[in-house]
Amino acid sequence: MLQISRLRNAKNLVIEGLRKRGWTDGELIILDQIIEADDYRKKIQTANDELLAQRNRISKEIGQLFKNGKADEVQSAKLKVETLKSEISENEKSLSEFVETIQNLLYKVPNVPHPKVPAGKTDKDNLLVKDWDGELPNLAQDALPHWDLAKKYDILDFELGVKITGAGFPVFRKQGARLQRALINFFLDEAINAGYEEIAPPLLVNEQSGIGTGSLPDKEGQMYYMEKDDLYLIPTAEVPVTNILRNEIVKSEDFPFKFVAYTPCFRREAGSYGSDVKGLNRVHQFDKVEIVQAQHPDLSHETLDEMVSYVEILLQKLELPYRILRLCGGDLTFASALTYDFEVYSAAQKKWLEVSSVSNFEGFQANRLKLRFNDEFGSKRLAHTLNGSALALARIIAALLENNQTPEGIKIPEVLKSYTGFDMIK
RNA sequence: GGAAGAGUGGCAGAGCUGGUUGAAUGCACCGGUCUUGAAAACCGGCGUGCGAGAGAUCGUACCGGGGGUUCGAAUCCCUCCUCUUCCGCCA
Repeated sequence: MLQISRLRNAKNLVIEGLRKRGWTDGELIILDQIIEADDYRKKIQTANDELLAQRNRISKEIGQLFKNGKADEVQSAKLKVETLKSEISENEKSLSEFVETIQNLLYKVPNVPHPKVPAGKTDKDNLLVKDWDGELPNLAQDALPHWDLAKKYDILDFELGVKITGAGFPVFRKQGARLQRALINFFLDEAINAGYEEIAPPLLVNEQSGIGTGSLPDKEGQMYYMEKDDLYLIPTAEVPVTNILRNEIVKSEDFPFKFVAYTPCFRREAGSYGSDVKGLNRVHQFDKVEIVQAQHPDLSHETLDEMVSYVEILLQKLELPYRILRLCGGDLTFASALTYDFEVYSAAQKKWLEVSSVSNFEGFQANRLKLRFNDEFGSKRLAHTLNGSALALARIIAALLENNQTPEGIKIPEVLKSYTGFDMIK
């Protein structure tokens, strides 16, 4: 959530940033509405605090009068308060109205993109910061996409998922299930070795947590919702894990907080059909290992770079061809200030698949979470939060299956063999 | 799901027959005195949000969340949530 103080102090920069997201003059009006509403709010509060002070003073006097046995003077004092009270309650009513209005306006403003973010509307405008400089896998003419490989080796069953649940809930079987579990363990072990604390969080979260990371109130549609219990299925471990630090004032010497969590992720994914969503490319439930950090604002962009290279090494270890993109303003998610996407080449589909997204949210989530720290001058500042997938399993599996297919079977990358217990899917 | 009890500052723990109680006391923490240094002892400081002010500082709100009664509520009432114990059910 945008800080009003930032809007007041650096409005031009905020506008400049939002323009990168393609915001028009008409949309930018909201910024003035926020400032205006906030001005009113301040005015009312100043006036109301004065009235409250009067009320408190008189009430104290009444207490004294009783003590001194001057009960006869009490009545006139009570009358004075009576007139104050109606004024106060009216002020408080409009005060809470303004607070709510401001809140709702602020919820509509996405994070201000970092200066490094290129302007642009769609994924075509994303900046390729690192291209794959090696060979792309050169598969045989009859190479199969992963959904056909899944059938051939009986490791992944989409139709069965339809029977049990519905479309988009694949069932992994046999070596497919083992591969899945191997990847999870591999990713977790790597993260732990890199100093991340492993978390096993709840998969259902309350509304407050959803708001904390910016998943609510805007994107209810993306999440599965349990109406009876007022809980949401997590779309990513980011939500429960980042909320560990909600409402905390941390010590700056405790930075960085580094968490890793494996969880299934649930996405309702309203939207497109066709080849983009075929197979494992887009599903309602998939597994992901997520890394989350909270960091001092001065260091968060170094941390982002460090997380990017961490993910890069994972892909190298898996021997997958990848490239790195810096997302343009239009492709940036609501809460992010700067995002790098990793794409892995899927040889049989002949397309790049997004397998990881690493973002710095700067103070945007922290402002919603109320995650602060005491700086060296003793004043409170917002921490910065970051996260990244390391990695999303479904698409990694798709790429592994396709890229490593041979006439003899599907080869398992060296680093995974000790986890899978086999070196070939056949 | 049923019954009883409880939720107070970083922690522990008073207050809860309504009126200098934002809240005693202890611990922890920070600064100081003492000490070669440390410990102990002693002195002082030590919550968060919002508003006003150049600032010192002042005002206001917050004692699980929300609402109510009252001139005035941590203290009384309603409601929701959470925790503990007992019972039931269950991986």
